Amino acid sequence: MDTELNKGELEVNSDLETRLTGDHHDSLRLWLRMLSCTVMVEAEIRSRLRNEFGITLPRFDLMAQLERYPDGLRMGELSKRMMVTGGNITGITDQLEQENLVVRVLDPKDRRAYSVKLTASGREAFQRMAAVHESWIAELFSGMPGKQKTHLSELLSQVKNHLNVSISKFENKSEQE
Amino acid sequence: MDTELNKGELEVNSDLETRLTGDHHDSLRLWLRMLSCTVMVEAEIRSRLRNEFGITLPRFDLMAQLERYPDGLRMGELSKRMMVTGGNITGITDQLEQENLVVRVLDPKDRRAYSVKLTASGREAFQRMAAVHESWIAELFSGMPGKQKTHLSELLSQVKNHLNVSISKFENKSEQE
DNA sequence: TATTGTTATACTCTATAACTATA
DNA sequence: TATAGTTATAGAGTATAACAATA
Repeated sequence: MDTELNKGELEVNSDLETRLTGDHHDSLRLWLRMLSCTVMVEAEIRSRLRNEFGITLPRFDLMAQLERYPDGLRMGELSKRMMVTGGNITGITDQLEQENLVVRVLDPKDRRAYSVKLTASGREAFQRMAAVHESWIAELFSGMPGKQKTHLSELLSQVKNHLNVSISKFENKSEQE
Repeated sequence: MDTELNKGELEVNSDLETRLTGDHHDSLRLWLRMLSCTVMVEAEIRSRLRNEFGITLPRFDLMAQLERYPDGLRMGELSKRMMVTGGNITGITDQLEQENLVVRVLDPKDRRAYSVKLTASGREAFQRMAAVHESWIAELFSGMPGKQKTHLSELLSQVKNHLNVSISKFENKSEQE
Protein backbone atom coordinates (compact mmCIF):
# COMPACT_ATOMS: atom_id res chain seq x y z
CA MET A 1 0.00 0.00 0.00
CA ASP A 2 1.75 3.09 -1.16
CA THR A 3 1.41 6.14 0.94
CA GLU A 4 2.93 8.67 -1.35
CA LEU A 5 0.06 10.99 -1.84
CA ASN A 6 1.65 13.85 -3.60
CA LYS A 7 1.76 16.52 -0.96
CA GLY A 8 2.43 19.16 -3.51
CA GLU A 9 -0.90 18.66 -5.13
CA LEU A 10 -2.77 19.02 -1.90
CA GLU A 11 -0.87 21.90 -0.46
CA VAL A 12 -2.17 25.28 -1.48
CA ASN A 13 -0.03 28.03 -0.05
CA SER A 14 2.64 26.71 2.21
CA ASP A 15 5.44 29.11 1.45
CA LEU A 16 4.72 31.93 3.84
CA GLU A 17 5.73 30.40 7.09
CA THR A 18 8.42 28.06 8.12
CA ARG A 19 5.77 25.48 8.89
CA LEU A 20 5.12 23.85 5.61
CA THR A 21 2.16 21.92 6.93
CA GLY A 22 0.45 24.69 8.88
CA ASP A 23 -2.71 24.43 6.89
CA HIS A 24 -2.70 20.69 7.25
CA HIS A 25 -2.57 21.04 10.97
CA ASP A 26 -5.30 23.66 11.05
CA SER A 27 -7.55 21.33 9.15
CA LEU A 28 -6.67 18.39 11.32
CA ARG A 29 -7.26 20.32 14.52
CA LEU A 30 -10.61 21.52 13.24
CA TRP A 31 -11.60 18.04 12.28
CA LEU A 32 -10.52 16.44 15.53
CA ARG A 33 -12.45 18.97 17.56
CA MET A 34 -15.53 18.59 15.47
CA LEU A 35 -15.27 14.85 15.69
CA SER A 36 -14.76 14.97 19.40
CA CYS A 37 -17.87 17.05 19.98
CA THR A 38 -19.93 14.90 17.68
CA VAL A 39 -18.82 11.64 19.21
CA MET A 40 -19.70 12.87 22.67
CA VAL A 41 -23.19 13.95 21.73
CA GLU A 42 -23.76 10.98 19.49
CA ALA A 43 -22.79 8.46 22.15
CA GLU A 44 -25.09 10.08 24.65
CA ILE A 45 -28.01 10.33 22.24
CA ARG A 46 -27.56 6.79 21.00
CA SER A 47 -27.62 5.51 24.53
CA ARG A 48 -30.71 7.51 25.43
CA LEU A 49 -32.58 6.53 22.29
CA ARG A 50 -31.82 2.93 23.06
CA ASN A 51 -32.82 3.10 26.70
CA GLU A 52 -35.88 5.28 26.34
CA PHE A 53 -37.30 4.16 23.03
CA GLY A 54 -35.49 0.99 22.07
CA ILE A 55 -34.46 2.50 18.75
CA THR A 56 -31.11 2.85 17.09
CA LEU A 57 -29.63 5.95 15.52
CA PRO A 58 -29.82 4.69 11.94
CA ARG A 59 -33.50 3.84 12.33
CA PHE A 60 -34.19 7.16 13.94
CA ASP A 61 -32.34 8.85 11.12
CA LEU A 62 -34.26 7.01 8.47
CA MET A 63 -37.53 8.05 10.05
CA ALA A 64 -36.25 11.59 10.31
CA GLN A 65 -35.55 11.60 6.58
CA LEU A 66 -39.03 10.34 5.81
CA GLU A 67 -40.65 12.82 8.13
CA ARG A 68 -39.33 15.61 5.96
CA TYR A 69 -40.70 14.02 2.81
CA PRO A 70 -44.36 13.12 3.27
CA ASP A 71 -44.50 11.79 -0.27
CA GLY A 72 -41.88 9.27 0.65
CA LEU A 73 -38.37 8.55 -0.53
CA ARG A 74 -37.12 5.78 -2.70
CA MET A 75 -34.66 3.26 -1.40
CA GLY A 76 -31.87 4.70 -3.51
CA GLU A 77 -32.54 8.19 -2.22
CA LEU A 78 -32.43 6.98 1.35
CA SER A 79 -29.18 5.21 0.58
CA LYS A 80 -27.63 8.40 -0.72
CA ARG A 81 -28.92 10.56 2.08
CA MET A 82 -27.84 8.19 4.82
CA MET A 83 -24.58 7.46 3.06
CA VAL A 84 -24.81 3.71 3.34
CA THR A 85 -25.17 1.10 0.64
CA GLY A 86 -28.47 -0.17 -0.59
CA GLY A 87 -28.54 -3.48 1.21
CA ASN A 88 -28.43 -1.72 4.53
CA ILE A 89 -31.41 0.43 3.67
CA THR A 90 -33.32 -2.72 2.78
CA GLY A 91 -32.53 -4.18 6.20
CA ILE A 92 -33.42 -1.10 8.20
CA THR A 93 -36.58 -0.58 6.19
CA ASP A 94 -37.56 -4.21 6.71
CA GLN A 95 -37.38 -3.81 10.44
CA LEU A 96 -39.27 -0.55 10.51
CA GLU A 97 -41.90 -2.02 8.24
CA GLN A 98 -42.29 -5.02 10.52
CA GLU A 99 -42.98 -2.65 13.36
CA ASN A 100 -45.54 -0.85 11.25
CA LEU A 101 -43.59 2.38 11.34
CA VAL A 102 -42.97 2.71 7.62
CA VAL A 103 -44.53 1.25 4.52
CA ARG A 104 -43.29 0.51 1.02
CA VAL A 105 -45.53 1.93 -1.69
CA LEU A 106 -45.02 0.74 -5.24
CA ASP A 107 -44.22 3.46 -7.71
CA PRO A 108 -46.91 3.21 -10.41
CA LYS A 109 -44.56 4.68 -13.01
CA ASP A 110 -41.60 2.44 -12.33
CA ARG A 111 -42.42 -0.97 -11.09
CA ARG A 112 -38.88 -1.58 -9.93
CA ALA A 113 -39.09 1.21 -7.38
CA TYR A 114 -40.76 1.87 -4.08
CA SER A 115 -41.55 4.94 -2.13
CA VAL A 116 -40.96 4.42 1.55
CA LYS A 117 -43.28 6.47 3.74
CA LEU A 118 -43.98 6.84 7.40
CA THR A 119 -47.22 5.24 8.49
CA ALA A 120 -49.57 7.23 10.68
CA SER A 121 -48.30 5.46 13.74
CA GLY A 122 -44.76 5.84 12.51
CA ARG A 123 -45.21 9.55 12.17
CA GLU A 124 -46.74 9.77 15.60
CA ALA A 125 -43.98 7.69 17.14
CA PHE A 126 -41.31 9.71 15.42
CA GLN A 127 -42.74 13.05 16.46
CA ARG A 128 -42.93 11.89 20.04
CA MET A 129 -39.32 10.72 19.93
CA ALA A 130 -38.16 13.79 18.05
CA ALA A 131 -39.59 16.11 20.67
CA VAL A 132 -37.74 14.31 23.42
CA HIS A 133 -34.66 14.11 21.25
CA GLU A 134 -34.77 17.85 20.76
CA SER A 135 -35.03 18.43 24.48
CA TRP A 136 -31.99 16.21 25.01
CA ILE A 137 -30.02 18.21 22.51
CA ALA A 138 -31.10 21.44 24.15
CA GLU A 139 -30.00 20.00 27.47
CA LEU A 140 -26.58 18.97 26.19
CA PHE A 141 -25.96 22.35 24.60
CA SER A 142 -27.54 24.32 27.41
CA GLY A 143 -24.21 25.67 28.57
CA MET A 144 -23.70 27.67 25.38
CA PRO A 145 -24.90 31.19 24.84
CA GLY A 146 -27.62 31.39 22.23
CA LYS A 147 -25.69 33.81 20.10
CA GLN A 148 -22.80 31.42 19.91
CA LYS A 149 -25.10 28.67 18.75
CA THR A 150 -26.45 30.64 15.85
CA HIS A 151 -22.99 31.85 14.92
CA LEU A 152 -21.64 28.33 14.92
CA SER A 153 -24.61 27.09 12.94
CA GLU A 154 -23.86 29.59 10.22
CA LEU A 155 -20.21 28.64 10.10
CA LEU A 156 -21.03 24.96 9.94
CA SER A 157 -23.44 25.61 7.15
CA GLN A 158 -20.54 27.04 5.18
CA VAL A 159 -18.37 24.10 6.12
CA LYS A 160 -21.00 21.82 4.76
CA ASN A 161 -20.99 23.65 1.46
CA HIS A 162 -17.24 23.36 1.23
CA LEU A 163 -17.45 19.68 1.99
CA ASN A 164 -20.07 19.21 -0.66
CA VAL A 165 -17.47 20.40 -3.12
CA SER A 166 -14.67 18.27 -1.73
CA ILE A 167 -16.74 15.15 -1.41
CA SER A 168 -18.57 14.96 -4.66
CA LYS A 169 -20.36 11.77 -3.82
CA PHE A 170 -22.64 13.67 -1.48
CA GLU A 171 -23.66 16.35 -3.90
CA ASN A 172 -27.24 15.21 -3.73
CA LYS A 173 -27.35 15.34 -0.01
CA SER A 174 -30.17 17.31 1.46
CA GLU A 175 -29.81 20.57 3.23
CA GLN A 176 -30.89 20.77 6.80
CA GLU A 177 -32.64 24.00 7.38
CA MET B 1 -39.71 6.84 30.66
CA ASP B 2 -43.07 8.45 31.20
CA THR B 3 -41.46 11.50 32.64
CA GLU B 4 -39.44 11.89 29.50
CA LEU B 5 -42.48 11.57 27.33
CA ASN B 6 -44.32 14.17 29.33
CA LYS B 7 -41.40 16.47 28.96
CA GLY B 8 -41.53 16.04 25.24
CA GLU B 9 -45.25 16.59 25.06
CA LEU B 10 -45.00 19.81 26.93
CA GLU B 11 -42.57 21.13 24.41
CA VAL B 12 -44.62 20.05 21.48
CA ASN B 13 -47.74 21.61 22.88
CA SER B 14 -46.03 24.89 23.56
CA ASP B 15 -44.58 25.20 20.10
CA LEU B 16 -46.77 27.96 18.76
CA GLU B 17 -44.27 29.86 16.72
CA THR B 18 -43.47 31.64 19.91
CA ARG B 19 -39.92 31.98 21.08
CA LEU B 20 -40.48 29.52 23.87
CA THR B 21 -38.64 26.83 22.01
CA GLY B 22 -36.30 29.11 20.13
CA ASP B 23 -33.34 27.98 22.09
CA HIS B 24 -34.29 24.37 21.58
CA HIS B 25 -34.35 24.89 17.87
CA ASP B 26 -31.07 26.74 17.88
CA SER B 27 -29.51 23.83 19.65
CA LEU B 28 -31.06 21.31 17.34
CA ARG B 29 -30.02 23.18 14.24
CA LEU B 30 -26.48 23.47 15.54
CA TRP B 31 -26.38 19.78 16.31
CA LEU B 32 -27.79 18.68 12.97
CA ARG B 33 -25.29 20.76 11.07
CA MET B 34 -22.41 19.53 13.13
CA LEU B 35 -23.58 15.97 12.72
CA SER B 36 -24.02 16.40 9.01
CA CYS B 37 -20.49 17.70 8.52
CA THR B 38 -19.04 14.99 10.69
CA VAL B 39 -20.92 12.19 9.00
CA MET B 40 -19.74 13.35 5.60
CA VAL B 41 -16.10 13.48 6.57
CA GLU B 42 -16.30 10.34 8.64
CA ALA B 43 -17.84 8.29 5.86
CA GLU B 44 -15.18 9.42 3.44
CA ILE B 45 -12.33 8.79 5.85
CA ARG B 46 -13.66 5.42 6.89
CA SER B 47 -13.88 4.37 3.30
CA ARG B 48 -10.38 5.56 2.51
CA LEU B 49 -8.86 3.96 5.59
CA ARG B 50 -10.48 0.73 4.61
CA ASN B 51 -9.40 0.84 1.00
CA GLU B 52 -5.90 2.17 1.50
CA PHE B 53 -4.85 0.54 4.73
CA GLY B 54 -7.43 -2.12 5.50
CA ILE B 55 -8.08 -0.59 8.88
CA THR B 56 -11.27 0.52 10.56
CA LEU B 57 -11.96 3.79 12.29
CA PRO B 58 -12.17 2.34 15.81
CA ARG B 59 -8.83 0.60 15.38
CA PHE B 60 -7.26 3.72 13.97
CA ASP B 61 -8.70 5.67 16.88
CA LEU B 62 -7.34 3.25 19.43
CA MET B 63 -3.90 3.51 17.93
CA ALA B 64 -4.22 7.28 17.86
CA GLN B 65 -4.97 7.24 21.58
CA LEU B 66 -1.94 5.09 22.29
CA GLU B 67 0.30 7.23 20.12
CA ARG B 68 -0.36 10.12 22.47
CA TYR B 69 0.54 8.06 25.51
CA PRO B 70 3.86 6.30 25.00
CA ASP B 71 3.61 4.77 28.47
CA GLY B 72 0.44 3.06 27.40
CA LEU B 73 -3.16 3.20 28.51
CA ARG B 74 -5.12 0.73 30.53
CA MET B 75 -8.13 -1.00 29.08
CA GLY B 76 -10.48 0.99 31.24
CA GLU B 77 -8.91 4.25 30.17
CA LEU B 78 -9.26 3.31 26.54
CA SER B 79 -12.85 2.40 27.19
CA LYS B 80 -13.57 5.81 28.66
CA ARG B 81 -11.72 7.69 25.97
CA MET B 82 -13.32 5.84 23.12
CA MET B 83 -16.69 5.86 24.83
CA VAL B 84 -17.42 2.21 24.33
CA THR B 85 -17.78 -0.54 26.89
CA GLY B 86 -14.94 -2.69 28.07
CA GLY B 87 -15.72 -5.80 26.09
CA ASN B 88 -15.28 -3.89 22.86
CA ILE B 89 -11.87 -2.64 23.85
CA THR B 90 -10.86 -6.21 24.55
CA GLY B 91 -11.92 -7.23 21.06
CA ILE B 92 -10.25 -4.39 19.24
CA THR B 93 -7.09 -4.79 21.28
CA ASP B 94 -7.07 -8.52 20.56
CA GLN B 95 -7.07 -7.89 16.86
CA LEU B 96 -4.41 -5.23 16.98
CA GLU B 97 -2.28 -7.45 19.17
CA GLN B 98 -2.63 -10.30 16.73
CA GLU B 99 -1.30 -8.03 14.02
CA ASN B 100 1.60 -7.07 16.24
CA LEU B 101 0.55 -3.43 16.33
CA VAL B 102 -0.05 -3.17 20.07
CA VAL B 103 1.03 -5.14 23.09
CA ARG B 104 -0.42 -5.74 26.54
CA VAL B 105 2.06 -5.07 29.34
CA LEU B 106 1.19 -6.29 32.80
CA ASP B 107 1.06 -3.56 35.40
CA PRO B 108 3.54 -4.61 38.09
CA LYS B 109 1.61 -2.72 40.75
CA ASP B 110 -1.83 -4.10 39.96
CA ARG B 111 -1.86 -7.55 38.53
CA ARG B 112 -5.43 -7.16 37.35
CA ALA B 113 -4.48 -4.42 34.95
CA TYR B 114 -2.63 -4.04 31.67
CA SER B 115 -1.04 -1.17 29.91
CA VAL B 116 -1.66 -1.33 26.22
CA LYS B 117 1.14 0.16 24.16
CA LEU B 118 1.98 0.56 20.54
CA THR B 119 4.71 -1.76 19.37
CA ALA B 120 7.54 -0.33 17.30
CA SER B 121 5.92 -1.54 14.12
CA GLY B 122 2.54 -0.33 15.38
CA ARG B 123 3.94 3.12 15.91
CA GLU B 124 5.54 3.13 12.51
CA ALA B 125 2.36 1.91 10.85
CA PHE B 126 0.27 4.46 12.67
CA GLN B 127 2.52 7.36 11.80
CA ARG B 128 2.47 6.37 8.19
CA MET B 129 -1.31 6.19 8.19
CA ALA B 130 -1.66 9.35 10.22
CA ALA B 131 0.33 11.36 7.71
CA VAL B 132 -1.90 10.24 4.88
CA HIS B 133 -4.95 10.73 7.02
CA GLU B 134 -3.89 14.28 7.72
CA SER B 135 -3.47 14.99 4.04
CA TRP B 136 -6.95 13.62 3.40
CA ILE B 137 -8.41 15.93 6.00
CA ALA B 138 -6.54 18.86 4.52
CA GLU B 139 -7.93 17.92 1.13
CA LEU B 140 -11.51 17.71 2.36
CA PHE B 141 -11.29 21.06 4.12
CA SER B 142 -9.25 22.71 1.40
CA GLY B 143 -12.15 24.91 0.36
CA MET B 144 -12.18 26.80 3.63
CA PRO B 145 -10.15 29.89 4.37
CA GLY B 146 -7.49 29.25 6.97
CA LYS B 147 -8.78 31.97 9.23
CA GLN B 148 -12.17 30.35 9.32
CA LYS B 149 -10.62 27.07 10.31
CA THR B 150 -8.84 28.50 13.31
CA HIS B 151 -11.91 30.47 14.31
CA LEU B 152 -14.09 27.40 14.13
CA SER B 153 -11.53 25.37 16.02
CA GLU B 154 -11.67 27.82 18.88
CA LEU B 155 -15.44 27.81 18.97
CA LEU B 156 -15.55 24.03 18.93
CA SER B 157 -13.07 23.92 21.75
CA GLN B 158 -15.54 25.89 23.81
CA VAL B 159 -18.36 23.64 22.74
CA LYS B 160 -16.36 20.70 23.95
CA ASN B 161 -15.96 22.30 27.34
CA HIS B 162 -19.68 22.92 27.59
CA LEU B 163 -20.38 19.34 26.64
CA ASN B 164 -17.98 18.10 29.25
CA VAL B 165 -20.22 19.76 31.78
CA SER B 166 -23.46 18.50 30.27
CA ILE B 167 -22.31 14.95 29.77
CA SER B 168 -20.98 13.92 33.10
CA LYS B 169 -20.05 10.44 32.04
CA PHE B 170 -16.90 11.74 30.45
CA GLU B 171 -15.56 12.96 33.71
CA ASN B 172 -14.06 10.74 36.31
CA LYS B 173 -17.05 11.05 38.53
CA SER B 174 -18.49 8.21 40.56
CA GLU B 175 -22.14 8.91 40.22
CA GLN B 176 -24.55 6.80 42.19
CA GLU B 177 -28.01 8.18 41.99
C1' DT C 1 -16.72 -6.18 48.56
C1' DA C 2 -15.10 -3.53 44.77
C1' DT C 3 -12.45 -3.21 40.68
C1' DT C 4 -10.07 -4.76 36.28
C1' DG C 5 -10.51 -7.03 32.51
C1' DT C 6 -12.37 -11.13 29.85
C1' DT C 7 -15.87 -14.12 27.94
C1' DA C 8 -20.31 -15.20 26.03
C1' DT C 9 -24.24 -13.73 23.69
C1' DA C 10 -27.19 -11.35 20.76
C1' DC C 11 -28.09 -7.72 17.84
C1' DT C 12 -27.10 -4.15 14.59
C1' DC C 13 -24.67 -1.92 11.10
C1' DT C 14 -21.74 -2.14 7.16
C1' DA C 15 -19.71 -3.36 2.48
C1' DT C 16 -19.52 -6.38 -1.29
C1' DA C 17 -21.29 -9.08 -4.76
C1' DA C 18 -24.59 -11.91 -6.97
C1' DC C 19 -29.27 -11.90 -8.12
C1' DT C 20 -34.38 -10.51 -9.81
C1' DA C 21 -37.28 -7.77 -12.05
C1' DT C 22 -38.08 -3.93 -14.72
C1' DA C 23 -36.72 -0.11 -17.78
C1' DT D 1 -27.56 -2.90 -21.17
C1' DA D 2 -28.62 -0.25 -17.33
C1' DT D 3 -31.14 0.59 -13.15
C1' DA D 4 -33.87 -0.31 -8.56
C1' DG D 5 -33.98 -3.02 -5.10
C1' DT D 6 -33.19 -7.60 -2.65
C1' DT D 7 -30.62 -11.40 -0.89
C1' DA D 8 -26.59 -13.70 0.86
C1' DT D 9 -22.48 -13.41 3.17
C1' DA D 10 -18.87 -11.98 6.05
C1' DG D 11 -16.91 -8.89 9.18
C1' DA D 12 -17.01 -5.56 12.70
C1' DG D 13 -18.88 -2.67 16.43
C1' DT D 14 -21.89 -2.44 20.33
C1' DA D 15 -24.29 -3.33 24.89
C1' DT D 16 -25.29 -6.39 28.47
C1' DA D 17 -24.42 -9.64 31.82
C1' DA D 18 -21.95 -13.23 33.96
C1' DC D 19 -17.40 -14.39 35.29
C1' DA D 20 -12.36 -14.82 37.18
C1' DA D 21 -8.55 -12.78 39.28
C1' DT D 22 -6.88 -9.39 42.10
C1' DA D 23 -7.19 -5.45 45.26
